[in-house]
Amino acid sequence: MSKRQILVTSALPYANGPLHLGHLLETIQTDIWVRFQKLRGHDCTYLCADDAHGTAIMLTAEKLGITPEEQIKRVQADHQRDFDGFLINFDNYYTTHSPECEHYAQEIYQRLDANGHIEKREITQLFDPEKNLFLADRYIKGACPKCKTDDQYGDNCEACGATYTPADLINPRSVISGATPIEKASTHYFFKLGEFTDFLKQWTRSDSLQPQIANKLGEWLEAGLQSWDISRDAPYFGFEIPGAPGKYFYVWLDAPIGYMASCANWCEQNNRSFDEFWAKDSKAELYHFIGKDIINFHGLFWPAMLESAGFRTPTSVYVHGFLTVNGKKMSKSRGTFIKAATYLKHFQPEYLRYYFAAKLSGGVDDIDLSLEDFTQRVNADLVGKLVNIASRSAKFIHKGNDGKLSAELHNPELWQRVIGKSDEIAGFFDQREYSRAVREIMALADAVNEYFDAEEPWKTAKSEDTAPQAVAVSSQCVNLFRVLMTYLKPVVPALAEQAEAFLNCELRWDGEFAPLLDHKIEKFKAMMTRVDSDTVDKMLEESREEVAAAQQAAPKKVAKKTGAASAEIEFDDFAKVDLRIAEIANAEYVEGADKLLKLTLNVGDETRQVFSGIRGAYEPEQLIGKLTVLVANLKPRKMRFGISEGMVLAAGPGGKDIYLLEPHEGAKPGMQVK
RNA sequence: GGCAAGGUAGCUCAGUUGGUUAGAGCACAACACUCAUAAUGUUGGGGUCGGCGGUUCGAAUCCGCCCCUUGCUACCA
Repeated sequence: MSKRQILVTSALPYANGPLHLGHLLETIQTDIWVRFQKLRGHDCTYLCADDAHGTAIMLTAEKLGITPEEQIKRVQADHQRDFDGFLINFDNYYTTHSPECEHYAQEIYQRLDANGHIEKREITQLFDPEKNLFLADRYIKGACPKCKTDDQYGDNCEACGATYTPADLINPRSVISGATPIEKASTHYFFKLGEFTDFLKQWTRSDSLQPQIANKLGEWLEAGLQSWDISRDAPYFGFEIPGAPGKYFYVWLDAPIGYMASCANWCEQNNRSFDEFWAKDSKAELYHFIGKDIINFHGLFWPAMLESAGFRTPTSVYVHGFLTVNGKKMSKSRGTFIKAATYLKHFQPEYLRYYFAAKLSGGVDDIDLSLEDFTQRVNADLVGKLVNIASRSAKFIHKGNDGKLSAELHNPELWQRVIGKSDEIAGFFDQREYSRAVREIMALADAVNEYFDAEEPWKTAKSEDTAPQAVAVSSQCVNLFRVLMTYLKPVVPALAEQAEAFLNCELRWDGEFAPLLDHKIEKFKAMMTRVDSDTVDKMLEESREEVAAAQQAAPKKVAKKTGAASAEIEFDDFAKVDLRIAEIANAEYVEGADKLLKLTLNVGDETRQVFSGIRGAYEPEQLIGKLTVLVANLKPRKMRFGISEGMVLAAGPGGKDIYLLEPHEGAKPGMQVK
């Protein structure tokens, strides 16, 4: 077996939130593959990093009142803790907010530019005049131009499915500040992807891409490639573009460069050569494990950038599907949006590693985590079948032969059958057909249990003359257990470690298997406990609670809660609210509404119409002529009965207990309240 | 709407280039065993292989239409 030199990456998690089980599907898939390659004796290096730039991170930091640097540091610490918890064995976990990443981002950009692959163009975008920030589609909300449903994002309507540009929205507003966006022009930098069409057509067909992915990329290539906008205007958390003050690299430009940065950083620490991996003529293999949502970045932009900049391109991009839980998209309200940390509070990592392995193939199909199946599968396969082999054999060896395995194999045919599967199973792991590998391994475990059952060592152990037979059969089973655990070692490394302690022997898979003969083993200790379905319920319950808690922490909800201490605000925040004294010029019932009164308010030099939900507490006649307080700059709200232009202030829980605010004598309509 | 991937036993999934009565594991039932973390073994029930039509001596498998799920993509009256 010739030694391969392999570089492997998982997609970089975004440094803006905690990891959930969807992230783990990918890192577990990758980690199993890397552990397998290492176990087979190859020179395999596993790199990852946090993706640490972009508007979202900047805004989160601002909201938390910390610097973006502090924010990404916190998140990265959490990410690394969670990955460790799942036994993800990175050779290096770095960050895109690093000198290495800046260096390569600039170098690649400069080479693209020198090659004539960068163009500048003025584009017009919506701009938040209060925050001085250009707004991506998801930061703009407004009413759908087609069906008028309010509160829709800038690209499409959830209610009627219409698509449009943010400029088409009715009453558009910035999600960040609430301000009405204006159109503003700015020069952007583009990567001329279209010039790589022929190169990409070749690249996508010439290598080992999954056929579904090659087809998908082919579709895009046929449709024609647009230039890719790689710049963002200040303020932006990222790297400034050389020679372009105030312009920053779009986060997706430096994200894949983070793979290189992590590699450079690792090479530096381990005295390895960066060029060996990334130079145009590199002999090393390079694989990116990614989800199907980011195929375009890894299958088009990234290889084209590398090609232009004179680096090697990936050997392949391995794409997996999404994770669903109990057959549906992960849902916060169902509690199936399970964070990595939440899982780890209840379960050991290897249950999930095994379950994912049992379901993963080399394809791009979605994987379902069916929690009932998860419980049964793990208990039946790992505990009931595999570990049980050691558990039921060990006693006879200690009782009958002082813990020493017999001097020869009792059933060489069965031994041959099990070790004879080595290449096939290894092939499945290499092809990322983990489910096939697991199926084979468990079929062999079944065969071992059948053998043990047929030989009935618990009976032969009882009489003097047949006692050696019990030892021989048990020794055979322990030897087979060892081979099976070796096959499964990439999937369940900690369990394999316990098996190694029990067997007094390292589990290796880099050569031929030889049986352990006349070999002392340790007393058997329970290696793995069963999954308890009550614990599954607890985990779901906790996930639901976490979501509920997070929602309460959101400012909107806190403000609604009576009695609860609201988050502190600055004076400026308060000053945004324009409160005015208003005279209730008229009040009347609203036809068809049983809670509303329609108020006509005199606010000095103007008149406002406000719908207020106070009918349960007031008759219209009681109110006419009274003074109260109006929120004058509240965004007008379209209601079934007309437009409500503001709100009046009242206290109380509702129903009959509503108490309208009334100023002391002397206040005049239109006066500002401050 | 277009494109792609799916739809096989209660659950999770295999089914190679069409070829005998469609498979596995789990779950379920009966029996056996009692060494083992109530683990294991044997036997059994359970499927018009999304629907309809076609090609063929023969279709889960090939073709057409339709339905459902997921993803990507585009909106014109």
